[in-house]
Amino acid sequence: MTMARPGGRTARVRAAVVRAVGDALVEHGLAGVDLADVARRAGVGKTTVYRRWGTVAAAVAELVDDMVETSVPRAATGDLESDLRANAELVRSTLADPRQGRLLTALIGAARADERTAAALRRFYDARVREWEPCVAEAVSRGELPAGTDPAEVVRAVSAPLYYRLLTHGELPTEAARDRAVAAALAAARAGVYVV
Amino acid sequence: MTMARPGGRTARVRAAVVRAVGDALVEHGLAGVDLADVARRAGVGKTTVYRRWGTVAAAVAELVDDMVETSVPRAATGDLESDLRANAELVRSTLADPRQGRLLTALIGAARADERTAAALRRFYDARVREWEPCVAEAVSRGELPAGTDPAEVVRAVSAPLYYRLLTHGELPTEAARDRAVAAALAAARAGVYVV
DNA sequence: TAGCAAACGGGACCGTTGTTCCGTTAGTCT
DNA sequence: AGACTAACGGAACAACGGTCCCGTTTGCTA
Repeated sequence: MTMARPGGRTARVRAAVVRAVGDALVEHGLAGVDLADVARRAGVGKTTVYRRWGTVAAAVAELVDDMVETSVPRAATGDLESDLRANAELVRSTLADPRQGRLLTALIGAARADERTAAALRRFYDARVREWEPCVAEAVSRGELPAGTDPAEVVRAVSAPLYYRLLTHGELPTEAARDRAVAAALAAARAGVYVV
Repeated sequence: MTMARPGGRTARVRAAVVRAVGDALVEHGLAGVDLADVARRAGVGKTTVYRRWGTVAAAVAELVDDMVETSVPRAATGDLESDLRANAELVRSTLADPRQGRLLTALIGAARADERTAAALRRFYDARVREWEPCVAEAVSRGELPAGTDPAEVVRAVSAPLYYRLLTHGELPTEAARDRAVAAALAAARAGVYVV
């Protein structure tokens, strides 16, 4: 009988290759990744990698698929500013972390050239935003923000300046930048900019 | 006697190669660029490209160097909101343009892996920001914004959300997003978030 | 306008990536 | 437990990117 074989060796090979793709991305960036090198790093036959993935883009997309699964629980203090700061600090420390930061920026570049990677990355960010939306939604129902405020938009407004500086200027986000991002998102939200 | 030869054939070759690098970036993204292909596109000997640039990174960096030179003059209506909207519209239309948008995002990815490209890209964005700073500075001196407001920070605040959505979600910025970006930057600036 | 050197280009060469073939290993099912 | 088959891996091969050599072009300078 014919069946899928998700367990055992296959899974081990998959994990080793996905990890190796991540390492290669962190070290050389997307342009420096080739599957022969990935196979060597993973301690896996070159043939296997080419058979199962075939292209760098497909392997990278699978890496992002994995990242979507790993969830980081949010803080919920009940105070909007504290919650947004906790979110901003999570983003800041992720971007400032040598491995995570390089990985994310490499993936952002990869997504522009491969639709499957782009779709996976969208799911990744959507999941993060959805995790933090309730903080804002509760603040709206408490009356701290105008009724009709779009919670997702507020959460994204916190991340945007941190990503922007990193991607256009290569600057790792500082604590000051984090606090300014929170203050700006809060001021805009209170002014009703994110009311749908 | 030994001399530099900036004119004539050398300049033509340089221009053709730089253009070809841009085309290749737009089509395949950074990972898909190789100098043999660039030489073919440019109608230039492969040897020439390898001798003068040697690596993809060096050729890309030279492309960005060129982009720094080309300046786009700003509008200055004397009204802060109009000026910021004009700036936002410039950013929006640039990012939404198939060639320019792809090129910029590819360069953002390239900058992470090559310091010379990163430096050139920093100069590029610094020049754009500096071009628009006066609009904000005048608004500050007119008293529309709190004294001590950092003009550059306000200008960057307008761009950030547009770039963020494009890079993380692949969404081309809409007119609505443009206006929201302006409104958010304005609200934050008025609240004194960007006071140094 | 004549000569000279810098820069270009063709072509051969080499190493590495990507492909194919086939034998081996190891989960799965009876 | 034994057999069946999907998946892995080594090895040979092909294709292409990157390097080198040397003759040719081109545009500066006198």
